[in-house]
Amino acid sequence: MTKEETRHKIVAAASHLFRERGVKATTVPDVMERCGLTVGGFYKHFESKEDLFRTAMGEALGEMRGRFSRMDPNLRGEVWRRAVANYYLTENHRDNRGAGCAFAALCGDLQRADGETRAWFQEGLSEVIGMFAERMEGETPEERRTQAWQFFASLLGGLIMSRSVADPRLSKDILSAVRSGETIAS
Amino acid sequence: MTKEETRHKIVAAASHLFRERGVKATTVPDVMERCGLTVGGFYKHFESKEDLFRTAMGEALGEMRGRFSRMDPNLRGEVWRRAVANYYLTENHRDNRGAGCAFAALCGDLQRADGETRAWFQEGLSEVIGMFAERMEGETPEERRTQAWQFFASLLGGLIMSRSVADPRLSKDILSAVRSGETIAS
DNA sequence: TGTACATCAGTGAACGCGCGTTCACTGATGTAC
DNA sequence: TGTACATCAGTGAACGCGCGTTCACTGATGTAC
Repeated sequence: MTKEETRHKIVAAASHLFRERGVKATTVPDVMERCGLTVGGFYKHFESKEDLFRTAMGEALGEMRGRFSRMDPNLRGEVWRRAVANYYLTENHRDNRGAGCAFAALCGDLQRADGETRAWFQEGLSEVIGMFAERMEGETPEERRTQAWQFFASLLGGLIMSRSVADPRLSKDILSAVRSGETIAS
Repeated sequence: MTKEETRHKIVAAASHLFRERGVKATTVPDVMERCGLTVGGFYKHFESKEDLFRTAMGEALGEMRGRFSRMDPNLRGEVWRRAVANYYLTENHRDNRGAGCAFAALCGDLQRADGETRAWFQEGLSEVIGMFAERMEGETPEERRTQAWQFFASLLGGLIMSRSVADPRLSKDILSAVRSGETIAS
């Protein structure tokens, strides 16, 4: 196993664990153990836990952009929104935080991150919103961008709420409710 | 200062700090120092940090319910939604996490909380949604409840996003965009 | 083809630190007589 | 009205623990000759 392969394995494990457990609850020993490595070697690859966090989140955001960009380019407006909502607001996504949307999983940490980290995330978020805006039906670019923010706000809020309640039936109802709101023509 | 007054001061400080910094980053010494007390006395009032967290969040949720219940009972539908959105999606609320919505501030911790804590929060959230549903215009109670979930999902997602970007101008645009989405007739 | 040496990814014990919690104590307040 | 005592909210030092990070090391690999 080359150094680069090891590094990639660490990033993949960290990307999953940060989303699953949050930043503070994910420890460097956790990440290394998950890779079958010992903790000391970590600093041959990264300067600090913060460095790893940014690298891992870059990876997670890339995955997300990739998933959206591979969608049928002919889908537009309500049809496209329904397709996205049916993928985003699901029990599967709700139950797999570690492999899911980085914004939803890390919303607590992002709100409190320093300016540099928030700038980094802002870039990723803006790219996603840009992709969303292209699918909207508003007449002007500004209008389409506004619609994109509205759409993503609903998705994010809906997923987060569905993850925060205890009753699985209520959780499912939340997902359905927000999904149905996104399939009505705007 | 009676014991009860001291206890209340601790709860108020904790309620603020938990929302401001998150659960993990708020320490028991922090909370006690903010009250002008030393750490040892904490356990005369609470069994554990977890005990304090639940008590403090009960307080925060009560404040939130109180704020919504004091709104003009004649406001309905779009007019009511505009009033709520104009209070919730503001720069002031964005910048005062410690005094603001507990769901938005603790969304990271809540997603990962144990069943007991999530059940506790679910109760508070359901009460808020019940209050929201009463103001909606749908014909059936189910429809109004669905609209309430959709509305709160937008508010929550919008506020969280506005707090997670680095550029203040973009942040303001997000708030405006989501606010404008909630003032169109549903 | 062999031997000596340099490199460096990964090891594992150790560090300093701050956390949640415990505990022997202090000193103000209230009650008994 | 005064004195002796009990109570208990709050003190502050200490604990065990797990964290992020450091560091002397090891041993596989590649190169020089």
